[in-house]
Amino acid sequence: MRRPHPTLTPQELAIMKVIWRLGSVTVRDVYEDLRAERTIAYTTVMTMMRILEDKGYLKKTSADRAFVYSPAKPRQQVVGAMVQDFVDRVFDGASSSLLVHLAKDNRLTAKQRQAIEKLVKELED
Amino acid sequence: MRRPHPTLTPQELAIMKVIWRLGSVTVRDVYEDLRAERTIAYTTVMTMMRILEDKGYLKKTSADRAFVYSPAKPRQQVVGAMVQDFVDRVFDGASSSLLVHLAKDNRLTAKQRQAIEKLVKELED
DNA sequence: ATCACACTACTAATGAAATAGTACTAACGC
DNA sequence: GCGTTAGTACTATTTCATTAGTAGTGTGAT
Repeated sequence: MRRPHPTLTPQELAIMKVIWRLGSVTVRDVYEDLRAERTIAYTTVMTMMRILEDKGYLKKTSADRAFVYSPAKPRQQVVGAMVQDFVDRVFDGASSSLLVHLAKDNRLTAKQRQAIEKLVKELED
Repeated sequence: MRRPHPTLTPQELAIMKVIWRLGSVTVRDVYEDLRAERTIAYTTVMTMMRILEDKGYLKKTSADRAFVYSPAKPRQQVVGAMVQDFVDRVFDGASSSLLVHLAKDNRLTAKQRQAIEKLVKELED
């Protein structure tokens, strides 16, 4: 019935972001990093990392005491798939529609927003 | 523990897209529209629309026989929030990082991709 | 008036995502 | 050698998203 998430779920992404930043990590490394932001159990992180391994996002090698995990796919590829999924789902594949919204982001300067708007017009040609 | 979805879930979005397209609708209108694509129960659509009303995305007026639902928030605003959530979650708020990925979308022409890349450089200044 | 039909309200079931506990194992320090 | 600590495997639980069923109500047609 309900389809499993086609890319990374929010929590899976949070964990992958830590790992992409740190490179090769143990469960403990990720656990410590996440705990700086919020409370989470060690075993929760472990479970998530096992799932990520099952899904092919992580590979592990048995080193010394604990397993060492590292990304199995480059960040660009995974995030690119997430962008694609988002554009398809929300904008039916029309990237330019997404740009229109980015142009409204008020964390950008007026100048930057104008540059994006200019680009949108160009893409429509 | 688990946080509810901050914006629209995939199925909620699918329904809102129909309603934004059709304007004011009954449950049946949406049901018929969705059924053209896939099998779904009438009551399923009704439940989703009730949830969307609870969440403040739809308002209903009692007309004739069935309720008539219409969008409570403009499409631009809702989709804009989804974009913001996505950019925050995936790119820590950096819109330009998103642009880099859009520039790789091979549904665009080489010319369009170059234009986006040019914009990315401008944004970084 | 009553039957059929459409709609609603309420409730239920299922599945996935997220969180975490418990029992077991291995290594390290002393 | 043995206890303490860190790690793992397995399992359980909870919540949210999604899907749908059932009973009840009201209206229109005949």
